[in-house]
Amino acid sequence: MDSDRTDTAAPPPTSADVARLAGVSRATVSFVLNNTAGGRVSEQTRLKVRAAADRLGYVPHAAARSLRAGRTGLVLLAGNTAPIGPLFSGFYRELQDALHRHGYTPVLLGPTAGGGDEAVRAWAELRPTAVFCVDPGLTPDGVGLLRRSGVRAVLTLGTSPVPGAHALIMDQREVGACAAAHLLERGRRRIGVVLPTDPALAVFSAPRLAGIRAAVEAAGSGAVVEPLPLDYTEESAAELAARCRDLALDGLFGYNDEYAMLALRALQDAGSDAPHPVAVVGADDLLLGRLLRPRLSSVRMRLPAGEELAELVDRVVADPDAPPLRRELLTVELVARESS
Amino acid sequence: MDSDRTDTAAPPPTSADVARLAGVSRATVSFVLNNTAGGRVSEQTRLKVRAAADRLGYVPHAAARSLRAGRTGLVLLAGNTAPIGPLFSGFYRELQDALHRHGYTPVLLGPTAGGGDEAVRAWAELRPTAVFCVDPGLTPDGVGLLRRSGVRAVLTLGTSPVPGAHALIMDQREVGACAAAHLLERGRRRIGVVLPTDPALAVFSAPRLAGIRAAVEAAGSGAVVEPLPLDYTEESAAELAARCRDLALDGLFGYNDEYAMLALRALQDAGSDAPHPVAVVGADDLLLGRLLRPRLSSVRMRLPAGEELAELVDRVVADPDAPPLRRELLTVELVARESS
DNA sequence: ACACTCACGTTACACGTGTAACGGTTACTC
DNA sequence: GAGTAACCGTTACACGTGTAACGTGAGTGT
Repeated sequence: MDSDRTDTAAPPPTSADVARLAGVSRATVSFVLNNTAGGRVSEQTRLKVRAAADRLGYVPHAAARSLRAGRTGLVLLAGNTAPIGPLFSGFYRELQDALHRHGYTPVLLGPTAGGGDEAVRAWAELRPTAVFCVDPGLTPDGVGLLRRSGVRAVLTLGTSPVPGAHALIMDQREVGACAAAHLLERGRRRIGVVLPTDPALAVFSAPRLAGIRAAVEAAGSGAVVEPLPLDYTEESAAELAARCRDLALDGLFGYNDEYAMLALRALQDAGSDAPHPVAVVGADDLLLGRLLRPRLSSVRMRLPAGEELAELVDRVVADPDAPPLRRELLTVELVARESS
Repeated sequence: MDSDRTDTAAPPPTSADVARLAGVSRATVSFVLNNTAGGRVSEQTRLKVRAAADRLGYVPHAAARSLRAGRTGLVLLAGNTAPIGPLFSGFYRELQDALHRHGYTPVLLGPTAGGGDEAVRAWAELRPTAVFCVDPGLTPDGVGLLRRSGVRAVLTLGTSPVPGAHALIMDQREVGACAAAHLLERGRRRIGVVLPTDPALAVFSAPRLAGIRAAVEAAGSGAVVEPLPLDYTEESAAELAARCRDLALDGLFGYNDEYAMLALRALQDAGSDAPHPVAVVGADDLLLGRLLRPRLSSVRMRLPAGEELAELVDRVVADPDAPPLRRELLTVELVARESS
């Protein structure tokens, strides 16, 4: 960022420039442009000011404004590092729209993470009004840091809550549990679980596996759960299919519809098929899963409307010292098709 | 955003608080914390200041800092409204990382768009150092607005350049042209083009169609191009398959691997198959396309490394008055498989 | 004629930084 | 012992806003 050259560009116009051009004081400009205090200025000068602002192409300086106001409307959506499907990205888009409607400035922050709470410090420097953070990457210390820097609401988005922060729970264990219940009901007792080797996806895959384990345990059916790492390549899928046969598995949860499709195809290429001998279930309910034959069963997930969360943000921001909220967002439902 | 309550939270510590605690002046605090001017302060006071800052959990105020400095390190990545595939999202992630390494603060702005240049004004308020904007949503007026607000570099990311802005071209017409060349070479003369009805995807689909048309024209083979709208539902795909037969098409470009897969499946369900009577080609080269039988041919696209673009940003930011740059990013290549 | 209100603007300060210009010691040089 | 340089720190201002407090002149009621 070596941007130090003598450039001739005129500096952007300030409200003082507008005031000068309109022949009024800067305060008046501010009153007009922000529609403050109803009848303070006459219609005539309002017009003069507006004309001057338009003429100069005046755009207020957000940093100066929020410095003075002591608050930014910023809402950080941070820590989204994992590649996400259409469900979650649609949810994010909706959330951003809704926050915008509520007067906030939603901003997505990529994984600019260094080590430890370095990224969190960078967030705090922006003095956002609220911070959403997806599952890992926020420690209790990080929450404290943010709160002390003036952030009025810290919300975590993920499987498990973080002390001190409001918890928007998307319990991925439910996804696993839902799939497991279905497979057990179908009489399957030797269940393989496809797990992506990509570490960025562990946030989702680990709790899904845990959910399966818990559900199997709870059912007391004596069923076996077998983790099966998969690389998202055809070769890796072929190996996985071989392992399925060696282990005599009769049920398979695919982490994802994509991973499930990969596994199902590999099974078929190896002479197996679904639902016999192996019942296959995915998650996300992608349209593409319905293109395979047999059609892929899947765990469908739903998230609440963004508007609902924006209202929740309003509430927790209005009352920063209230005890941490806890709210379940995710609802799951199994869509049974031919593959199971 | 009604957040006006009397809350008891202590305001975040300022550099003045640190100075007071360390028993020095605010200037000294600034010198120490920014490592400015080598030997200005003794090692001893440095330690005192650092200790005080740590003790208070001091985090500098980005808005105040950049107000004073007259520049923010912000780089806006704006206007990304269309749902994007793994290729583009990977590219974005890399770009963000690289920008971060170069000392910028990359920030993703969702489609908070209102009408006209309203969104652009909102970007200008942030006084970013540079703005990336994907294809639509930036008019020449918008570019001017940004430049006058102090933005040192405006870059468009898409098929066609915008006057006044640097152009990072990802010419989607090439994708269509590549597919068309392949289909023509395979002897196809009646080519259908699957087009998503989702208006958000028109940014990509329209130029891809145009590329096909241009390639067919250039080849002078007298081939026919038939646009086929598709809804991303199985029902819509079935209708599309029927239309394929009615029009006696012998080639099909699928916009996308996903859309191509949908179409291919529908063709098969209707008794057709690929590559005969209809050769099918997609784009994106998704792994999932290789799961179908026949395996899907596809246009593979490549984008440059993010680091390369970050360096480009450095250059254009250093020299804001240089004439607009123009750079092709996209390279395409056909991966022929069994479906064509 | 005086007090009072009303309508319209302005003056003045604060927000939290960075940094140029300016002291005040101490130690060294001639 | 006076000049001076080196070292270490501070004072003072600017960045662009929002807004509370304060005029000011004209109209109005008695």
